[in-house]
Amino acid sequence: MNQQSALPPSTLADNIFEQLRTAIVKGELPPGSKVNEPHLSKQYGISRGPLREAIRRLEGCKLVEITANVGAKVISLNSKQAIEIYEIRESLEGLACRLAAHKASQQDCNNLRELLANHERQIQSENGQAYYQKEGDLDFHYLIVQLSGNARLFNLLCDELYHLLRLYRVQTSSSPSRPVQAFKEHHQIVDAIENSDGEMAELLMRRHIASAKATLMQQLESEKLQPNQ
Amino acid sequence: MNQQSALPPSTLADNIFEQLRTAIVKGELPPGSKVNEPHLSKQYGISRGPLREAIRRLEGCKLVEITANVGAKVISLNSKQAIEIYEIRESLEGLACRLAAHKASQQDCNNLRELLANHERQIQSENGQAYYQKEGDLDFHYLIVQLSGNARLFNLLCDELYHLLRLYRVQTSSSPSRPVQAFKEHHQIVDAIENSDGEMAELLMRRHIASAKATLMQQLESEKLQPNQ
DNA sequence: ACAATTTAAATTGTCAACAATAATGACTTT
DNA sequence: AAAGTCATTATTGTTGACAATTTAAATTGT
Repeated sequence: MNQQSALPPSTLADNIFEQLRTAIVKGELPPGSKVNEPHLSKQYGISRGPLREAIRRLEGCKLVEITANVGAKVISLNSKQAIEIYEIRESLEGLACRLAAHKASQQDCNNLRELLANHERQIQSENGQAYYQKEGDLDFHYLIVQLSGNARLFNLLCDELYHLLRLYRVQTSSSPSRPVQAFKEHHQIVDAIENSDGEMAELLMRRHIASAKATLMQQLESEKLQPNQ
Repeated sequence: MNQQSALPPSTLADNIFEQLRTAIVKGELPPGSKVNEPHLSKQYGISRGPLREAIRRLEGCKLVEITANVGAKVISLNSKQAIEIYEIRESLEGLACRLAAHKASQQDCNNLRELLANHERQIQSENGQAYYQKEGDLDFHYLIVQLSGNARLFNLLCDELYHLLRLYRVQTSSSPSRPVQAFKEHHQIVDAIENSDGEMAELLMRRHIASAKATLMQQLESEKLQPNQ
């Protein structure tokens, strides 16, 4: 699937890093499970050297926790940590929206609209709804962060925090709820960006994510009553 | 200096990581310079294995950039990247202030006041002024992030962004200016926190950092006229 | 003398073996 | 039978050697 276009030369450590990352995010390496070096090195057919380098990169992404002389464990987010991430997201995506509002061209806004239209069509088919809930929402946020023009912000959100969110969703098998409401909010956000109203765009995005956080916290409260772990 | 209190068992890779990080932040490994594995492994008396793991962790902190088959280079922040970092800081420290205002006890506020008082005394002695400009400012921000209670936010700011800022200061040999004004702003921020006024605390902190960013951008503009690189 | 090509050196990527530490299980003791 | 102790096993930490690639230098040709 990604073998054709001239990618830069990659090392074994780079490949194994990405494979492990997707394996973790997809839940194939379950949260809390141990990262066994001999086992993985046999499974992927490489030696432990590049594998250990990959694990150290995963540690940098906060996807595993390493204890000296014990090894790496896939992180398992508790509710407190999930809320912490949402707080950071709220702040950073607000920033992204403000910047995007200042920089986005008309073409950029059209692309955002088109993305939302695609999502809407997918929602109307019942299969699509699951898709939208899973990935489509992140697509929208992804694109806005890109429009912000802040490369480090993009890296922070898209290369680190979003992976953690995906992991948490797999971990709790919770699909982001309230898709219809979220859809309205997305359109309002694009309105603000189209008007170059940075403050409004920031405000709306922060509210948008704060709502998602509130929904999450409600779920957590209800799960406390009937725990399943 | 750090040999006594029961620290957790550390590996060579951990040690070399911290040594390299401080070497980079202090400028001993200059920005843009190559990270030569054979050279460093001889210098620190270890083999290349743990050294490479440490370098991969430095990559995670964004302190070096690795190119496959070429090696690692100490990052060199250009003005655009510095501004990007200030934008993120503005957003995240605003969040930290808001959270801190909600959680800080009276004792916490007293500690903040004491910290500021210490800084004030140090400013009044001429040697201290240089110190305050260099590190004292970060101390204040450091403590507030701690008070926020958001561990991931702390990690993000204190373990990653602040190191990059130190590096940039060394790189441009620019001391943070306007210490007197900054001092007033610090007190206003503590006032807001003491009043549990999260919105105000966030607003003031964002302004505070936005001012620092503006000063930085002015310096950059003036340096464009008489470049020294 | 300059440019291109070839050769040599240095550096990075990878591997397999050894040492040190932690985890497991068997054994003794009460 | 339960708890503690000791030996065994497995895993992590570290090292040095080899292969692959890049960089630097030297050679050749015009």
